[in-house]
Amino acid sequence: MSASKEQVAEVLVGIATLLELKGENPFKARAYLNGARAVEGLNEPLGKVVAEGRLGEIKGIGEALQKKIAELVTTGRLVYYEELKAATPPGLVAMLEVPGLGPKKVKALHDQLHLEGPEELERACKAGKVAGLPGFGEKTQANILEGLERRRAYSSRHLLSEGLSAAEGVVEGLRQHPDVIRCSTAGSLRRFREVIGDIDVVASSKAAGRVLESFTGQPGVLRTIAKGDTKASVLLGDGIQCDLRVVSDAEYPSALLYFTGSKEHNIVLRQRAIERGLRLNEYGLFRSKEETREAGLRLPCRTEEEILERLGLHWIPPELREDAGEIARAETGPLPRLVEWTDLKGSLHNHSTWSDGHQRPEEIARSMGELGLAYWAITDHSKASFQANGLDAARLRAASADIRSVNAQLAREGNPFRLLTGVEVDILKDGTLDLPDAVLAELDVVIASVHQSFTQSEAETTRRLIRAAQNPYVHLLGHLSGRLLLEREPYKVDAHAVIECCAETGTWIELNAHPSRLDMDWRLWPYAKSKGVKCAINCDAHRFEHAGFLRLGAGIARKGWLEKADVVNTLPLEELLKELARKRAKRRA
DNA sequence: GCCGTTTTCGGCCCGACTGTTTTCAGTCG
Repeated sequence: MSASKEQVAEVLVGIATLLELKGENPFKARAYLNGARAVEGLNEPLGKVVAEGRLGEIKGIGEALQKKIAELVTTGRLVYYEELKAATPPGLVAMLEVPGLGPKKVKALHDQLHLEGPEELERACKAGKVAGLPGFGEKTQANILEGLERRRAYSSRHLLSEGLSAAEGVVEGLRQHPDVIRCSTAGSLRRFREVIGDIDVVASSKAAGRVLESFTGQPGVLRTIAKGDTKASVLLGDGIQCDLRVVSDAEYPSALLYFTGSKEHNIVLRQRAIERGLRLNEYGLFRSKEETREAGLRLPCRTEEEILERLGLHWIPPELREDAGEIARAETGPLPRLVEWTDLKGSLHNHSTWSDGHQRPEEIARSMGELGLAYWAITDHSKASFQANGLDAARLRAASADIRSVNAQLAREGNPFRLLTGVEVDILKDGTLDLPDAVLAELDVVIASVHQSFTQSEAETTRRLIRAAQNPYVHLLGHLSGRLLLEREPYKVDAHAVIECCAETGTWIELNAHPSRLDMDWRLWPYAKSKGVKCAINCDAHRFEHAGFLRLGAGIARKGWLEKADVVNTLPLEELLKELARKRAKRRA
């Protein structure tokens, strides 16, 4: 029985949270957080360090943490943590998730009103009891209620990334079932919506009953919500509902088309069928305007593509089926060849241990090179992001020197992979940048992002971003809206005005592929493209595994109608370097 | 709870913002 680095870090973070709620010395709680970070940042297996008695050599881990980590690694449990958890109502931790509520306020609510969870909190707010507490007031009470409301609205929604990973297992399982002929995801997941409600799956079979039986009985199913002759709904372990519909193989293409949607897209398709004296529904494309499933009247279509063809349309990739002009385009000719994630050669926005990333540049270079990528920019935070261990000019130069020495070593080995030096520089409140131009000029890649003062007016934030884009050393703007899906609303900004400024100044815009961001929003990319603004699909990676975000980012870029030529990090290294240099030359001229 | 050429006690990354206050505590990044 042993615990991994991640599990140990999670327990240490958990302890920190509980200590804060208890009202313990905040620095004690921070010591646990530091310990968690130290463990995560370890470059070798934790078990080995423990076995060799070297835990104490790690900065941030003293006597008390050594004992606790050793206990956790050797026994898989930690008595101290379990006792702490048992002494704290679990609802208090849930209350911390309400924006504006931190440990002190939650403790006050618990001590003075004896509230033990979000439900009791809501009742107390509605009864007006919270506003009367010292340190609270009418506004705080209203904000708590709003936060609780949002929490509820979000609770049945999930990030696309979570849906994709949950759906993968389900579809794989079904495809291996002997009675399943064809199987695919459908719905918002297949359309690559950034947030989904549930997972829709369509399968074809001659033995629907057996398929549904196997579906509801698969591992990972928490409970079966409904089960009939042709469809079943289950709740998966991670809280996501998954619906499976089983149809005959002849019905499969129309079922897939129908359940992929969107609803608006379907309405237009159905209208086109009617105009041609046909009828389209989930059972097929029929030679009759009357409601029917009669097989004899069904036009033989083997695939979605054939159905679209009968309706006079070229192929429409699922990501585009939002009734956003795709049908009119498919009428006149083939749709653009959208960017594929395999077109991407690297990521231009990533972090390392120089700020808040988890691996050192050298480790990152080795790992990304092995993935077959050509380059990877290390763009750590600037000093205004204290919480992320942001860099001042001196540390940034040291980081760049580190990166260059890694590149020199790779070159000696004949390894063509290359790290790029860079920074994710904070855009300060007035639109100036957190580092002087002279420092930015030394770097391969400069991303400018907003990390503080989210509550400015739309006009102020717009001016702020425009000013940043006008800086001659800024290559691209990072996560334009600052949104965190299902967590935090975007800040108010006139995105069209910012896009227009980027077009004028030759500044690129990032499509941040972090699952919680997927920012800039896909709805804005067609406009950016029309203005000639280029996109960089970036991982914003803080760990090795985040390289996988490229796939997600490419899907969102497809949803924004982007082609390979619209995305700068599809360029080979030499051409990318030329583009990076060209922009500066142009703007200095 | 951690740390140390300011060293075994007394600090602990910092600044903005909000809503509460009437000079500041709590939260956030």
